[in-house]
Amino acid sequence: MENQEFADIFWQVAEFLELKEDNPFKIRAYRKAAQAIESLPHNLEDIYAKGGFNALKEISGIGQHLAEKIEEKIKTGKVAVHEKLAKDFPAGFIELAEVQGMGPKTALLLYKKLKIDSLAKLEKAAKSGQLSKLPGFGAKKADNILRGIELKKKSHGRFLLDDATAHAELLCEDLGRLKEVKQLLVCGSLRRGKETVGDLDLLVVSARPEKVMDHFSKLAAVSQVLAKGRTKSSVILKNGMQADLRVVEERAFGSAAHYFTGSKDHNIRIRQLAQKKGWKVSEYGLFKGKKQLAGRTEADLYKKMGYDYIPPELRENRGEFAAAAAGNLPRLVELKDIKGDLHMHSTASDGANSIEEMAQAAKKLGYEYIAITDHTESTRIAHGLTEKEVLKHIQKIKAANRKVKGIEILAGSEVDIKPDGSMDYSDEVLAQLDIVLAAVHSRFKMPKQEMTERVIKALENKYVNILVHPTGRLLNEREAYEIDMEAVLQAAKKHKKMIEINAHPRRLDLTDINCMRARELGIRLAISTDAHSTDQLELMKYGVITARRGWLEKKDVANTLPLAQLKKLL
DNA sequence: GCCGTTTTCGGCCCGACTGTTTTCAGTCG
Repeated sequence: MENQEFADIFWQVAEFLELKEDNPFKIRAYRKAAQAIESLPHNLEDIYAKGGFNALKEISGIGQHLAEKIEEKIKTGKVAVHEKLAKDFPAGFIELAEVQGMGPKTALLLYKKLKIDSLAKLEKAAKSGQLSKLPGFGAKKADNILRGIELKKKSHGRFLLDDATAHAELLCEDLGRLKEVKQLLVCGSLRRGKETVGDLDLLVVSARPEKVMDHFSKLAAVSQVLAKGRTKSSVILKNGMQADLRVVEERAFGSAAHYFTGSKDHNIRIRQLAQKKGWKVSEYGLFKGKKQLAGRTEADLYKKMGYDYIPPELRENRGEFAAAAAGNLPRLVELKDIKGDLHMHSTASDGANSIEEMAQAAKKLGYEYIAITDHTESTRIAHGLTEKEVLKHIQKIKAANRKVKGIEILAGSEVDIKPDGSMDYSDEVLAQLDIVLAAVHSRFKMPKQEMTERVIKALENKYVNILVHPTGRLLNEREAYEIDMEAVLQAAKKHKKMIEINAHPRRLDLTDINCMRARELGIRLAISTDAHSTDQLELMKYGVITARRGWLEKKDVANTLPLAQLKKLL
């Protein structure tokens, strides 16, 4: 059972309890627990199997009662409280409460008064003017709800990091032209480098907020204005993404950046910590009574609170406060530490550029080395190379290596792990390669146990160096295959294998949370782009930010090593 | 429902914008 299944139940119970107007702090406890479960590096079932009921209770945010519910779910497959609550509400209820502009209270009211239990009924009622007749409703509110329904219909969900980055840059360029804008910072989950981004959060310092708001709401990229106030506006962009703008004075820039960067859990935590000192943290600063103690910079804020500066990527309330208090924060790996790229394709399989073109492009990025790692026979769709072909290909790579000066080109291959766990090339062929990547490209729907054994068998092969895109997920497209990641990581540790962080924004695989676990186990990671063209080599930054979210330091990442040491490692 | 070198009971993060029930509840971040 995946952790997400437990978290979803708690999220839903919270929603139901809110609809029932239950104790708001109980609701919060359910949400906190759901959040905690989602950030857990270990599988809940495994935790229970190893440490029993008490191990569950040790998880922060899980107490006696929620631990009982987790145990119940493991033993019976369901949670009675959840089932019972779900019966009290029509199936489409949670969906209704999720419509922007609606909320649980409004959803409850509409269900009681008009028996609205689906999006279709809601839309009909809003269009017919039925809604405006209710007490507390007017024409504007009905319009708002219609807009919310439209938005939900065409919503893409979350956006990939590269896409979100590109849109943020365009907005900044536009906003930056305004002379009233003194400082500009993209905050939110994009700044934290989260694998996908829900909306863009922009922070501006200006003495003329109304000017900035006017300009922002009229930008070419804006399709709808959701809200426009003196210091805060929200718009929907033409690509369907929401963008929020906040304007503050310079003296509050740091605390506003901190507030707007999040995460929500990190913010709540710092506010609680301030409270214990008798202080208060908000977007306007750190206050003792009316006196501002800090706020101009984020660094001041942390320092005054007694913490080292916490980089945005770590702000997920996953132990960063304890580490920052003790001076134990990791020195996170940086893009400039990267000395090479160990996973890319050429025209020999499904890449767009030749070996030499890839090498030249990598050289421009300042790399010392790259590995050309084309596909193998079984991946026919990508024109994988047969054993005979790859032996010739190795010679071509070596020739290119002699020809292109100033960068080492390693002869590699992204070798299929066949369904039985054997490699697509014989050991004799694998032995000829400088570097061997192992990857699953077929039979994604295998049962978890089989898939785990399949991958572990590949890790037992002495020629394999790196397990690449270890879960096979494609964000917004394809779920990860079922695999016992803890067992895979243990096997990687045992056989001294590396694990890839695939930097492509569609993959970002290994995930941040599993990176944290790999680091704990002392496994070496490799950040690679899996580039299929020269321009994709620049996707490295997304892999680095994922590594940073996983608390990784330079020493944890193989391709920060100089060539000689890397070769020794291989 | 969780949690505790101020508490096993009594707290639980902080503020902006909207619409409308003219003083605030609901929603959102």
